[in-house]
Amino acid sequence: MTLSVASWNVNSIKARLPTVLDWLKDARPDVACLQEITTVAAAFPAMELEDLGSNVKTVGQKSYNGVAILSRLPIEEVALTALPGGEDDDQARYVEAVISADSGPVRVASIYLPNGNPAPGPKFDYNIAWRKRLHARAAQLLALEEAVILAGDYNVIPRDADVHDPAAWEGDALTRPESRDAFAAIKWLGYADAFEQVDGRAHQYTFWDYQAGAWNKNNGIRIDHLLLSPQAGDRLKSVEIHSAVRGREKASDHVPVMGVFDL
DNA sequence: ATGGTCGGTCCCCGA
Repeated sequence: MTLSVASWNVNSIKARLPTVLDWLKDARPDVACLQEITTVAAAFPAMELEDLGSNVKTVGQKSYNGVAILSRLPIEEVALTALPGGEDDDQARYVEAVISADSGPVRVASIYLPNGNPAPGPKFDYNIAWRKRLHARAAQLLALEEAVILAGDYNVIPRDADVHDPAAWEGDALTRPESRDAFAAIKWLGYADAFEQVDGRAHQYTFWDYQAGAWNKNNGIRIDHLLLSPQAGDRLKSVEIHSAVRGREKASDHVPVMGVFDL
């Protein structure tokens, strides 16, 4: 059997509901990790989404941030609703659940990393501190030797090949060495970037700004990623960026990225 | 072309 797992920063679930429903019908992901739902869990339109047979777990806050996991398969356990080590951190950016797949449990996280701009400054400091907490959690999870999929908006452009114009992003938090090094450090633990598993792919993007005709000019960046533990990476069949979604009416500025696994 | 666009609200801020 196959298991498809997608990540999508929807930029408000309320503003995006028809668009999200259209995509769910087309793409039929088994698990969808959403970010920037920008609403509290109680106001999340779970009923509409559950009509499609989904189990839903949401971690939200008013107006900002917020993450969710939708699953066609049972959610065995909600493992975490925040990253450990954030006693002063009240931002809704992390949810981790164990899904009952046909092959056994698969652990999935929906992650919305802080943007980090302007950099340097307190927002960048928060970004880097958050990346370190994620690194620590990722290391813990590797020890479980499970299929783990860390899906989300990482707010990092990993390589110059992931941006239309590297010079235009020089100095931005999304390309700063500290951000790139922190992302690479998680990979060095033993996680694979699903997209980069496929050799030779470059200049495929997951985000195009609303401003300045970025979509029409294909001025994009790749910042939404699936990081895979070895037990998940070994089972990866394909991963695709659903870029056509960006061209629809009322589009989010991000598009979904979906991996298909033999799981 | 030093602009441009969204979303959620606080008529500005975050992205």
